[in-house]
Amino acid sequence: MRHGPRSRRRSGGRWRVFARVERFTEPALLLLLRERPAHGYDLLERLPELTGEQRVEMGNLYRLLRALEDEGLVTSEWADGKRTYSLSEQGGALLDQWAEALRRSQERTELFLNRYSQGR
Amino acid sequence: MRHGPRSRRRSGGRWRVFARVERFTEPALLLLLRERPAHGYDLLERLPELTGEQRVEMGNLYRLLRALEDEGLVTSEWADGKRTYSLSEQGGALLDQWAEALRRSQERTELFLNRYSQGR
DNA sequence: AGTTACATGTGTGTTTTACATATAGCGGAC
DNA sequence: GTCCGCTATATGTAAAACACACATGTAACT
Repeated sequence: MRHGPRSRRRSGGRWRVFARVERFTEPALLLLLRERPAHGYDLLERLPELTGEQRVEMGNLYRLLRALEDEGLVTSEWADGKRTYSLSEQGGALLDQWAEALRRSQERTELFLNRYSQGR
Repeated sequence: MRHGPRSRRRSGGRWRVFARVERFTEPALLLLLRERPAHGYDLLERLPELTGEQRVEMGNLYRLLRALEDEGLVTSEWADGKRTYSLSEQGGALLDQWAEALRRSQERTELFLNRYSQGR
């Protein structure tokens, strides 16, 4: 069966230009968890506030959560039929790194946009 | 043979956090070509100014250039053992879309960073 | 009993990026 | 005159990131 980012397609046949930051779900997740512990479905609903996307792929979200836990960046506890995640100290440190990287990304993008505006 | 983003690895074993914009090489390329026509190797040397990376993968760059040409976003002419690319009208329109998308990306990232700073 | 919402996952295809390598001309070092 | 580095353009392919389909179970509501 053929798959593809159908939802990102535009009329012209090319992809919709979204200018997404690579792996942005990860820092978004870490930030939400720093604000308060939460379970997967909860995060699924709150992530779009940060990502700007209509919805986040739940499959990838749960996989990401378990990967983060494997790396010791979040911890989890099972209770009442749901798994509640919390940010670990290491996870907080990674979030700090993400914030710094995103600041540098802002600078690069600003440079780009300034250079773009000059030629208009 | 095992591969991976070795150059992006950090000491801890995790990836280096770079917060790169997806497919950013494309708009960077289009912007450089709007400023003046150029050939692949020239672009290869000038791209890091915009991308912030030390080097751009030349293999993917040449593939991208031909893909853009196939889509009518750039045109090219062969002369003196090198192929010189120019931005087409459609390519300029795509660049405009990228600029708009990058502005929205800036807003999302700013939102993220503000929310991040509040909890510090 | 059937539908919807909550909640957590697996399987797998597609796209993008990273890395290795091939080819060829050209100019200087030796 | 050939070895080396630089310019210049590519192909092949592995790994990572992302999108989509689907499975499973509880609880609520109608």
